[in-house]
Amino acid sequence: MAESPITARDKDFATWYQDVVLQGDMAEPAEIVKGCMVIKPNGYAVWEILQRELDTRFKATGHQNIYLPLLIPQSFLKKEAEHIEGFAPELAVVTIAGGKELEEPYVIRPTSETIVGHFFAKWVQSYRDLPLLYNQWANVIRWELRTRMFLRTTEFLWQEGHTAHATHEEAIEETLRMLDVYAEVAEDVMAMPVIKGAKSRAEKFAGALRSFSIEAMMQNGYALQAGTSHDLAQNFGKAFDVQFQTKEGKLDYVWQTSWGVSTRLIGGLIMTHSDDKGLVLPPKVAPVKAVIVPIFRKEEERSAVMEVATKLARELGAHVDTREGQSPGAKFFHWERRGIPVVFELGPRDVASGNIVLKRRDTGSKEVIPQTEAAAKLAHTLEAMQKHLFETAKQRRADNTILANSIEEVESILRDVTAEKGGGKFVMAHLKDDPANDARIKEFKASVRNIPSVDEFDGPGKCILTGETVDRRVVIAKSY
RNA sequence: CGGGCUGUAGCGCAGCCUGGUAGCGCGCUUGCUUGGGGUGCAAGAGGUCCCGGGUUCGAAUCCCGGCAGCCCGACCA
Repeated sequence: MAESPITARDKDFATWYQDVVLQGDMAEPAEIVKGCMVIKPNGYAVWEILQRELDTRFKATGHQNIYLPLLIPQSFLKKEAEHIEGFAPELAVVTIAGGKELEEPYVIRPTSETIVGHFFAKWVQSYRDLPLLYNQWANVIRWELRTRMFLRTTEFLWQEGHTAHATHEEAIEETLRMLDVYAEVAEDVMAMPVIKGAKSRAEKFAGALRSFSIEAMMQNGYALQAGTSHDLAQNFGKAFDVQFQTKEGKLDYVWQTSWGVSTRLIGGLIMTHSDDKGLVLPPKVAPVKAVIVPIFRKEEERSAVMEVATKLARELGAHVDTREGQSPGAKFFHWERRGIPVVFELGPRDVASGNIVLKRRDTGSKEVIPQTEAAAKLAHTLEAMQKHLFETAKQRRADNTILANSIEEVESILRDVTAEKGGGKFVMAHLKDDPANDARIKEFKASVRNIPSVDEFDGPGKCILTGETVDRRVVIAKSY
């Protein structure tokens, strides 16, 4: 290929993104067929790392993994009115099985609150059975009108936590605790800064009392809801009759929560860090952190270089690119496109001098270092890179966040923003949490992303639509 | 469901307007060469030109009808 298929960011952000994800000889994380995604080894390895990071945190907070059925009797979904109303348009339904029409169709799970409700009702009798702290790793199907690789696919992989508690306070605590876990993984592992906050009433999960989200800003200024956590109150408890006897001997319904993140995180990762050369992976999510590219001409050089390369690879935990018939230049490109954080170059000159060349993916800087210091330098570089990627993303978000004090201001900032041109913004404005106000914002093809848990701005102010005093600014942005 | 675009080798595309032997780049195979940022050369393999019909001596090309995919919008993790 004569040139990088990825040219300029401003060419078209959507195209740029697709190029990074799809380009045949580039990162190859995935392909798409009829809205359904095939995740290839490179992409799945990243998912496995995210799974591990999340799962250890779930376990550390007392959760256990379970597995629930893919097919849910349709009647289950109908038990919670708001839930079925919210999900009905995107359900895939199985009406024929075993060659004949079913008396009651199955729904392919779009999420598992209903079947969880059904089983919680069987499993809970007493306050002594509570809390139930479960998590499921699964796939779900949502028949969306438009798919976008990793960000919105018909089928996606996710984890969904489902818990039941004796009191609302405890459930709220759980909801916020898991939101914190998501924010921690997003920021500390993925180097993707997020804003924690409550969804507006108009944007909350169908069936929840309150929903919370972490919102990240992509490189084009669009928002991405990267994780959600819901306070389901007693809505599902009542719909599925999940009752228990309290310490005082009275009957009460359980207070439930649910929370999830999906393979969408991978899309967020790509859209946060990657550049025109391809994928950029923060070290903590890179399946391979360092690669050594050996360089040699003659046979005696080859054996000398390979000997040192093999020894260093063991010390560094690096992969040696031993492929025959590929020039070093071709190999550098190969790993660069795949987002490998550090590539070492090792040739006869280095073997003679006891040095090695270290190149980092994010800044592109190259440095000659003594082989004896390679391990320490690698560890240091990976750490610096992780931090640098996070700071860069955070700075970009700060640069693209604007305070607005009137609806006209909000409109003028958002009006001409499109996904192709880029240039989205987070607009911070005082806005009362009322579906009517959300509707006004929708006119600008934007939405209230969330009401931040932590106010980083100027505290209370007058709602730009109703004039009522609200206690902080909300995030308004175009989103994926 | 609206609007736009595209279906030609594994991938990316040209050819179509103006009908006349199926092409290019990358990738792949073999050999030599090369190697500090996509080595170079040579020889190869690889096709239902989306499908159906029509016009014509002759259709990838023109006409009609299908189908599929992509992008944009409405819906959403």
